[in-house]
Amino acid sequence: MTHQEQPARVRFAPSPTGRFHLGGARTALYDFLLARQSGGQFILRFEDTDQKRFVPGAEQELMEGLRWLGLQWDEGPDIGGPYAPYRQSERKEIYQQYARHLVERGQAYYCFCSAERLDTLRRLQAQRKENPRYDGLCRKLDPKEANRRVEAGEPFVIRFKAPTQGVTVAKDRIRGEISVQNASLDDTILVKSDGLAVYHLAAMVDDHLMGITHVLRGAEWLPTFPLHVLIVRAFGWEEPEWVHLPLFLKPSGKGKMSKRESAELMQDGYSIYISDLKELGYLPQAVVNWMALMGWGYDDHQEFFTMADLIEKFSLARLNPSPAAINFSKLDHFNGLHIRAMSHGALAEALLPYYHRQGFDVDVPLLKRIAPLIQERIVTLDEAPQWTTFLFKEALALQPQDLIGKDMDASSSRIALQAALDHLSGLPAWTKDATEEEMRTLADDLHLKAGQLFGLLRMAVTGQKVSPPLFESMELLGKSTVLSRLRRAVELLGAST
RNA sequence: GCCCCCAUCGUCUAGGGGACUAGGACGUGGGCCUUUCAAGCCCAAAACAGGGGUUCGAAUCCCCUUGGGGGCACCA
Repeated sequence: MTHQEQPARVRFAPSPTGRFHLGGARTALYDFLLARQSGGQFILRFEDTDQKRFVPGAEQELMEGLRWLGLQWDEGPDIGGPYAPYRQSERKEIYQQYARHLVERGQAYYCFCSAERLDTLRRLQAQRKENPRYDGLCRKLDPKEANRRVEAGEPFVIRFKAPTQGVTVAKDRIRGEISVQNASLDDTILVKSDGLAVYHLAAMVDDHLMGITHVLRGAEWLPTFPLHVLIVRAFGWEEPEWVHLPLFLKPSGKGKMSKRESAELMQDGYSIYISDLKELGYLPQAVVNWMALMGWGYDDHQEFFTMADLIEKFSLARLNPSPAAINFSKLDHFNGLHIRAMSHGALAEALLPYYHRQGFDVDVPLLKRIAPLIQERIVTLDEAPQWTTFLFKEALALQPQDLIGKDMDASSSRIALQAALDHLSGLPAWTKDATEEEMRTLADDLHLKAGQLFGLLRMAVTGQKVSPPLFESMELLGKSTVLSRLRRAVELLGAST
């Protein structure tokens, strides 16, 4: 294993304002992989500085989703750690202290402009077709005067004093140097009038204090990237490695997924939300495999990855800069691959909740016997029960016309089923091999193609045109059930002929 | 409008100057196997956005154009 990185301290820092989706999950995955492969730490931090947007239950969903994916964090709001607290709303004073420090050093300033003034300013600028930005009114204030107004209890915010000339060059790990004209920078608010820091300050302070070595985040942060670098430099801190991960686009490739589009996706059996994916019958290892390959590629020869593989082979150097359209049919493919890669025992365990959800009374030992029958046939776990309803039904709802074999009539079908019944009831052993051999011979004797007889039997025994392999199904069903279903089928046909 | 980023088959990608008649995967079409459905195997169609440079040589480096995406809050 090659460690290209020193032990990395990486953080996943979502804001608990909505549901846990693919974009966040992929970031967390890469965070986790980097931490694990370098022998570092994976930290969970909640960025909840905007109490207005806080969504109850969001933190819980985030943590459950991460655990489901197998991304256990080493430090976090729930388990603590050496840099606690890991929730920004509990770190308010820290940010204020650092903001004041910036003001004292002349790198930030108090601003007393009201929200109303800023509103009208923006409107005016829009009218004049100018870019919306702060006009710097309070930047010109004498610091002593500003201090006096603060002490007098006037409401204020703290703004970053952005450079007005020159160029800021910031280095992104994937894209290289990114430069902006400082003249295009705005004096961004660092601390709101409610005393809470905004992301720009809080995240930089925490990343520094928590010893973060690599900042992995979505590319939507690229426009504010120079600002962040400027803030870090204003403090004189060492910069972490910045890694802006490519955005996920909707399947059409036309832009980011909207809330409404996300909801509509569910109707097609897909979702960008992690907790939905679980409900829909996707395996966490398949979701991980799929996500890992959106924005990162290994080589020509491998596409199937376990978490252990990914930990070994992931590298920042192979990250891709361009946005990726989400491809759900590839998720289906990976889910199938991972389902087939599971042991029967593991698959049985995974299947259990989906059977219970449908009201089927099963346990793991039974599912372990069912598993091989459906393993190659299901794309998602939730499809499994419908493949095997015939195992649990008391009686099959069959009509005589269902029981007519291909190129056969009611009479010949009845004769064939009766013969099958006779032969099967006399069989000493009830195994897949024994019944199959017996029925193949019977087909010959009746001058039927194997497919004709088997199709007929399939219908009589499972009530389904499409089912798992016939003889395996019969073995699982048990001799007496199979015989009684055959008897019933013969009766049904008898009544109609 | 302004700023930033991106650009290889429909999609995800390999490719980091000659090994490229551009490779793989998903999906699509066809075939084989076969008791249904799958799985598996084989085959096929399918791309370097355009234009300038640099170079003996460009998918690979530079520039422009075009296209796409993202951002412009006392949100994150």
